[in-house]
Amino acid sequence: MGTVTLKDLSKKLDLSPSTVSRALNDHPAISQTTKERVRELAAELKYQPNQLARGLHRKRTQVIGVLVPEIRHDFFSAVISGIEEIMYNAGFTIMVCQSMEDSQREIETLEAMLAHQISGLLISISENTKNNAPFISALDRGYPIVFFDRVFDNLDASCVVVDDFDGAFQAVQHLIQSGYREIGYIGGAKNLNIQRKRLHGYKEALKENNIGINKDWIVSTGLNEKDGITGARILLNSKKFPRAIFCINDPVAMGVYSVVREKGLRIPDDVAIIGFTDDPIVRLLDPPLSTISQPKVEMGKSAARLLLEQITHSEEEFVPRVVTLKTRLVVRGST
Amino acid sequence: MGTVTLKDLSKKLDLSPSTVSRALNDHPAISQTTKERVRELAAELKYQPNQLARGLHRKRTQVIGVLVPEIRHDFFSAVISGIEEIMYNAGFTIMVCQSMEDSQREIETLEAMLAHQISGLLISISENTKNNAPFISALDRGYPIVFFDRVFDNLDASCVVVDDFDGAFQAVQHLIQSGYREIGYIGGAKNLNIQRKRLHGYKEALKENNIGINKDWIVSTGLNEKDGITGARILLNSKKFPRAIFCINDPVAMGVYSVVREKGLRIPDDVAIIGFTDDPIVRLLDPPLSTISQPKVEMGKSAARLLLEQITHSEEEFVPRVVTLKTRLVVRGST
DNA sequence: AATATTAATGCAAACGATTGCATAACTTGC
DNA sequence: GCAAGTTATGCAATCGTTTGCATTAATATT
Repeated sequence: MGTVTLKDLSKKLDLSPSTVSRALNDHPAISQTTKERVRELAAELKYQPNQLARGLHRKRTQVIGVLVPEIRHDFFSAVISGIEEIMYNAGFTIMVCQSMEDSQREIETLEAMLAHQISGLLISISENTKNNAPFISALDRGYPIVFFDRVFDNLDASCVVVDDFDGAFQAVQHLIQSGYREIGYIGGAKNLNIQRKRLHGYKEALKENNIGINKDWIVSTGLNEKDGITGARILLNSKKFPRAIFCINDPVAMGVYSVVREKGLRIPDDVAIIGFTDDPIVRLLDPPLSTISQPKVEMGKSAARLLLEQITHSEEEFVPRVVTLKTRLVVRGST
Repeated sequence: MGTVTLKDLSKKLDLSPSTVSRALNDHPAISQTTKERVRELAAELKYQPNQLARGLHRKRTQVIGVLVPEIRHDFFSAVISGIEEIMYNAGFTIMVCQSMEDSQREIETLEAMLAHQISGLLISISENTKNNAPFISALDRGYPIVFFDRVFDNLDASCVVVDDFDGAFQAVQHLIQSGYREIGYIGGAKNLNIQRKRLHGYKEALKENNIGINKDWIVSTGLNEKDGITGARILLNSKKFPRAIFCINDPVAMGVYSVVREKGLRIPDDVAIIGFTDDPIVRLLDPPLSTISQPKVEMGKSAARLLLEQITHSEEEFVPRVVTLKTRLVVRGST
């Protein structure tokens, strides 16, 4: 019963475990006939090498850690599926954990994964993570890490992002070209790279078109639908409210939709709205949401490829790389 | 540099590795003072026990495998997040893989996970998986497995499902009570439990209301949107087509929507439609889709709890359990 | 005071695979 | 026919923890 080990094979074949191991790993010093005998029995008994034993020796397993804020977000589950696809083809298995936007849990989970001797790590940091020390420590201990989407920008590590600045710029430029000049912004999570970049894109687009920046029209609440609701209430309750709103992401935009409707306003006649991400759901909103589409699955694949490169090329003269993917403006009924 | 091991600690403390190990595991034979010294240094050096070494000895790691057809489905990502939540709190990490609806890949992935000495497995089988032998083999080798949603019904293992029969029955009953008597069914994947159960529920509801079953109105294409399109074409191109359609799941229902629209028909005036699952997206369809709502996150949590029970209670006198969760009829504009 | 009991620690094997080094059995060369 | 070389295999240590058993030291028992 139980699982069959190298020793089991070696006994039945009357060989030493080392020979069996080498035979299975196609070592040149083993004779062809022995290799065949070994392989045959291994196949027959469905021998599977114990990955823990192998990993203990190699000091690394064929496992990659993936740490995201919440699995249950179309964005992240899409990225994860891209990661899994690439990793599966490279012979790796992925360990997936969520931080639930909690920095403490993020660090614990990070360490737990490292303790499993994973070969590398793919991370999108939580909303309120400020301290990059735990990540630096992991990098220092030699664990390859690739960050994606939500990244630190003061950290010398590989990462995959979309051109947030450009995406935001395009979004606002589109609003301006559609005739809007009074444009608000709802975002959040100030320490997050995407917040800074997207806000920056918003501001630059206004500047470039000689539109003054109205501080009251920039609100910072958060990244979820409820934050969109809070933000929209702030914006739309003021006497002179903006006629168009650029939202940091689609969930926030959805929150704005409900406030707009609640106030009896019409989209886009009274208020135009544009989001960021292109969740599959937003094309079904009424009216369908214009947004900046991100290549989610592709982001996962890129990050995975980057990590694989980093793992195989070992550390000698490794230089962190930043991959920036293009976004795409999708114009629908909300603008 | 690198990671700090038990031996490192033992040297610095001038103790044997065994004593250090016992101190950290709170073994009664170790003196209080020693325990404190050890713990202090361990905390200072951020010692993390190597899970591979520990797992090699214990013959099991604190890792649970999760195998689903596709991560990128709202249904599965919701279930996974439920699983992760429970497992995280129980001190387990999850390894997530997708079969991509490919039986061959499913088996390989299954074995790969087992080779990592996982403590247990949560599986939802792929669309075209017929052979349960690999799963039986895994169970025989002592790996606890809990199946969810898509399960084998000729396999003596624990599983978590929704009451598919009842959900389907309710759905069709609702159509009948709304005045429809000509009701079609679109489903697929004949060897899948959910297909059989839901189809059975459909038939029984008709019987109970003395409505004859029209074989032409039962089509079996598959589980995705494109299968819904194919199925709807078959149904709606016949001279006498049904006035209401019960779909095996929401993606299929969405496919039906597009065919209905393409034909210039109106929902629900010309054709009523009801789905199964309650993907977040379907409430935004025009008209919003009536459907049978499944407790997705709860299903993940239940399955996880069931597995944990099974793991801790070891095998002596273990009896497989089936947990059946209730569905809920959600009436919206499509019926 | 000698022995039994208890408490605290260390030794060494084990988990299963890998790998440097040694060894055995054969060739080959001269 | 013997040294040198080649080929195929085995031995034993290693990876980092855990754990049964032995050992030592300290305390209790009579």
